[in-house]
Amino acid sequence: MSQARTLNDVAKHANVSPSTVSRILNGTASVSPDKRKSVEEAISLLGYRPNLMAQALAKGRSMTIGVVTQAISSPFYGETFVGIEQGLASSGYHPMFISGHWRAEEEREAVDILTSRRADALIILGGNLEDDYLLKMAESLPIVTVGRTVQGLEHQSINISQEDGAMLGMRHLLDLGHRRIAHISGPPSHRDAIERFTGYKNALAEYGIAYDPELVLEGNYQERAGLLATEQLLSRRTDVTAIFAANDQTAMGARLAMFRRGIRVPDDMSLIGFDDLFASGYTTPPLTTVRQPGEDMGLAAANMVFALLEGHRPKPPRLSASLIVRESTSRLRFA
Amino acid sequence: MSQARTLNDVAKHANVSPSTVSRILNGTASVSPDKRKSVEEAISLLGYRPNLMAQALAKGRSMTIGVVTQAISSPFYGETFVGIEQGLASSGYHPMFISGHWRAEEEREAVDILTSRRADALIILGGNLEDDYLLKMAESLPIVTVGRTVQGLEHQSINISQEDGAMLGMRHLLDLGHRRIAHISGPPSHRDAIERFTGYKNALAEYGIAYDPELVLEGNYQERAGLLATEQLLSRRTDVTAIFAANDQTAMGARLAMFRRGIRVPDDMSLIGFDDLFASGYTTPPLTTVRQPGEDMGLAAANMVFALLEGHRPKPPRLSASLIVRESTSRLRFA
DNA sequence: CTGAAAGCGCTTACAG
DNA sequence: CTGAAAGCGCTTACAG
Repeated sequence: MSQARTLNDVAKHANVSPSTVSRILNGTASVSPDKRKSVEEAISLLGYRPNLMAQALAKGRSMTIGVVTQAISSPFYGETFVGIEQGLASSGYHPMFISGHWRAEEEREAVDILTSRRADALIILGGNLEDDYLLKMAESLPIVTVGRTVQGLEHQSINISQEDGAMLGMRHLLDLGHRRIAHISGPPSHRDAIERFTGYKNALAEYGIAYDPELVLEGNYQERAGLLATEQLLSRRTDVTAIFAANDQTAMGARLAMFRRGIRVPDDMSLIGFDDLFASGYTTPPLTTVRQPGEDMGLAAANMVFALLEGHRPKPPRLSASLIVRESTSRLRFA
Repeated sequence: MSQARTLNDVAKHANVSPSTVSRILNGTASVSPDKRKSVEEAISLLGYRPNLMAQALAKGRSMTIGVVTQAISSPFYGETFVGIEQGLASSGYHPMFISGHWRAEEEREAVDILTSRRADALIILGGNLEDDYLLKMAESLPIVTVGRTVQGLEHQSINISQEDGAMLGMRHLLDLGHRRIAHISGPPSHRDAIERFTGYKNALAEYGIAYDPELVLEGNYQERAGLLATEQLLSRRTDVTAIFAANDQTAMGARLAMFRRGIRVPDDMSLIGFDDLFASGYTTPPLTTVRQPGEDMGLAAANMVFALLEGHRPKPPRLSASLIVRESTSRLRFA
């Protein structure tokens, strides 16, 4: 193990004081050209790299933005990660992702890990942390939430209306003539899952269609649950002509269940998802879905963090869901 | 912003020296029960959380494991991330992911960021960093590579034989009677893509089939390239009965191209992928593929890091590819 | 078992 | 423009 060089090594080598080296490194004061030159030479000669831990301690800034995510391999959050990465790029700040797996307790641990590391700000992606907890945190640390808006922290929240998104998808189905539309929900404990379900019911009401509880099945945002729910649905109802899945992963499971029964999509049944995962453009048939701009949300979160860090009040951009019509939905053939 | 409490605050509150508090925190010496008690009370009373930055500086250990990945939203690496997370869980170490996007320069930046932060070890996932560079790094820092094995660093590399994996997939196709098998490659600059291609050719040779360059198309591991390559292939050859895609994402693109042309899978054409992404079990039809145990590889990497950190020579487990037969391949109907 | 002191590698008033 | 000194919040020999 070769010893890492220190600021002091550089100073000695360049015959200046550590202070001067520090000032050059930070561009924090003007320095005579010749000293600057010899310092720069010493730096490259020694291959010096500042110790971020020491800097963090001295400056009181760790240059890390903690992001508590739910699953590091989630296809939806993955797009948000990319947005955060890009938003933070070349700012000197770097994200540190810790997974909470939708369990409030684990999420609190994630927050503890991040605050122990003195993250300069936190980005909270969805999850089940209580509003009160978040509100309290926000008093001592810049935090922005993504995919949920906290009462009293609206300007630090970036979100779309899940309900509006769901209505967008439902109206599409309704306008195509579908009336018996099933819904496979997300986890009943998830805010956004509830909102999407609400959108489903509202759209039905808007079109004057009676809500039929037998048509809604509980899922959990995972493919397998979509598959199981659809099997169950198909075995007890034969009049359903379309399914509104709570997210694309659920839709994939539903798609497979239909495939197994020889039900053609969209000829025999229409299917619509939510999120617009990258992969959804490559399913067969390509999936019609409600797009949630995950990457833009991540980007916005990064920018809001910057605003907070500079003491400004962030201005969350107005982002919204949009309908992406592909090939898994079609006009009802025979009513 | 409420001030974060320090070790000193706790010490004063408990009427002991900072040293004692530190020792209690680290379990580094036995302390009288009453002092321990009052210290613990002070800690919870003040809500004290140790400053990891300060600890890192004092101990010379940051407790972070740097992982240079290529894309934070990659479905394949995502599984490896999960393995790393799990492997590191409750060890006190935490991963920090930085993306290199398969560009050596960016990857080197990622390494610099991580060493500046004094990562205690590095996990390198694939990528294009030069062997020499990695070898040099390894002299001063514990590093383990995943998905590539570096000459002279074999016991710090965890990998499967991509070539063997490809042969597994090809033999499956060959045994089903297929003879005109196309290959859509990964990026020609990727080690693993080259190995998979080699496996393709070797399998052909093994079965005494002449290699036909017109049957191999260049891809880049992305869906879109798989789609385009397949369109190209289908427009110039009508005798192909199976496609071996360099990875599952490529296979998805190929699948869509076939769908567009009304080619049934596997009735008209067989399709096989590589990786076994989680989503591949939910495509229509579910995809036959060569499984690469991404999560196990991540887990193994974490364990190898521990070994290195403890000064042991890591023993990489023997992991290998396996064939997952699902429904996208079938016996050749008519020859 | 416990404390005072020095040190980890930086930064930043404070002087000049 | 530049240096000496103190400090960031811990840890860890060194004494006792």
